[in-house]
Amino acid sequence: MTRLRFAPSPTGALHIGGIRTALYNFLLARQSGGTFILRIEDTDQTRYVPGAEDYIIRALDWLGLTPDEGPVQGGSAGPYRQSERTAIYQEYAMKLVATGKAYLAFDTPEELDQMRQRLQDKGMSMPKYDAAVRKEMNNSLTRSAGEVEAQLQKKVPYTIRLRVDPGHQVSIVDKIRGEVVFDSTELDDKVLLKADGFPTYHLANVVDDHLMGITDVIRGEEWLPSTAHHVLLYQAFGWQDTMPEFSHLPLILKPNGQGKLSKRDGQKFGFPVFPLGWPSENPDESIAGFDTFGFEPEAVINFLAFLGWNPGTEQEIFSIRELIGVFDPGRIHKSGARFDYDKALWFNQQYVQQLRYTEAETRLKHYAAEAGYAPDSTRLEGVFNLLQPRIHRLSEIISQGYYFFSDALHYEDEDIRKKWDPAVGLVMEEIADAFKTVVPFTAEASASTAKAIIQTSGLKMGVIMPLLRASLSGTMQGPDVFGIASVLGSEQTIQRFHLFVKRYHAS
RNA sequence: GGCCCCUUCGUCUAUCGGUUAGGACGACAGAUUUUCAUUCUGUAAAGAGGGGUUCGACUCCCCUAGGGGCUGCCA
Repeated sequence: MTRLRFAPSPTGALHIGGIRTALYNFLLARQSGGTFILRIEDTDQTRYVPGAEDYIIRALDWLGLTPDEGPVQGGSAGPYRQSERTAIYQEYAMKLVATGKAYLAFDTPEELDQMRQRLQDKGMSMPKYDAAVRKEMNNSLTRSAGEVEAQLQKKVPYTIRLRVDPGHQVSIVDKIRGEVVFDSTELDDKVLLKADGFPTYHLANVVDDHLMGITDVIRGEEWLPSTAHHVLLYQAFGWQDTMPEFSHLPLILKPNGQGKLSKRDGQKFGFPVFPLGWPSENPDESIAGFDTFGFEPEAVINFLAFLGWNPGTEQEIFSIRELIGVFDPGRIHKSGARFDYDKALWFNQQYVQQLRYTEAETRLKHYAAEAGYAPDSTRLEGVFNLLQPRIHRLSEIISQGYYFFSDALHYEDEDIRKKWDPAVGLVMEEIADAFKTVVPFTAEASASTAKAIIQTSGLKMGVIMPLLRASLSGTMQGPDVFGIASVLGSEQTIQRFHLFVKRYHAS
């Protein structure tokens, strides 16, 4: 039975790189009838952000990636928050010390800095705490048992470090990249347990994956180099036979290809990189999400699934259910993929076009309220039906269709004046008059009434139609004039005609 | 700097030794639309460079270049 986990660190909002990792884990768990686990890796007290865990859970729910086991659901392998498992890590770290696979290191941060400085002065660009330098440091390998005991008695803070023996090959097998070999001489003695008693990622991750029965580890490529340490750790514990299989995902890159996508990029490039928005009292700190941008969660899933993977066919639109069926981890790419917002918009458009009003109503009202409008359902449904084929994101119903919700029109004065002709004003008044008796006031009925009047007036369609549209919407581009009119209703339409004529009559 | 990973149109990608190198996004052009958007049709657009292996390389190997990741008592 496969068991997969998504193990984010609650240091802030989860960005889409993390979401894709969660998705692939979810997909593989589902298609193999396995279990999808959420584990919160909150072992760094200094980087803990309140609300981040809740954000992660809500984001996964929004996307349909709800875990089977986790802090909310519980499960037999819990607790699922690493901060609640510190005793476990301490116990396992001490086991390693007892077997000589790890050791106590009493070096202070200052001493470590001095060591690095000293080695840099000798021409070493990136010194590391390894087999060579640990000989000259203050640890249980260099000090006598008595000295170690004395420091322990004096409560000198210490870390526990993995003892990496130099001179041999550490081989890891990655399902995406094949075998990758590291020379243990290049590996440092990683800190396993920090002086504050919390584990580092490396210890906590290996211990938890083992204890939770994780069968496959799917994570970002940034973990590839430290996987060598993880393999060493599995061996040190004697768990090599049940070691999970590793798959290191290619990174999602910035749109310009300059490095991996980061949390700041949303602000920088003007599109969301987070699933959910994260409001803040300080507007500069609040972040936009795909949800606040009006995206469909299914579209985000679909788009993300295709960043670094494809089914090998030419079909691109897949529901999450279909993805579970066709997902093949063997087809995951090796190279990083740039985030392409235009393509994301296109995916979303495919989904928005399928929406029925009833599915969109709640969100539409939410977007409307945010913009300060409170349309009734009849009006909202009319606008939705009229504008839906034109939009890429649901929220555009409100932003593009603001003139259905407010009478404060932004007239494009300059363009309108260029087109304006006093004769148009006369005809508009005539149409307004005729509209009073058009019942029901449908798009078809208003169109035939107006067109008849325009024809007898001798005015060219190309002259009057843009102005009719501008009178109702303020702009000369947009949906069908009579479609707008029918949504507005005869009363409001007539009113806007009058206002328009009055506004431009003098010019 | 060291170690590791990667490299097909601008972007996401198909191709698993023999193809006119296919699709999608975007771009451009045309059609539809009185407008814009949508929709439809079409066009341009790619195997980083150099060596091998082979009857034959985008595909396998090596080198170079370029990109990326890691190099913390962060994850």
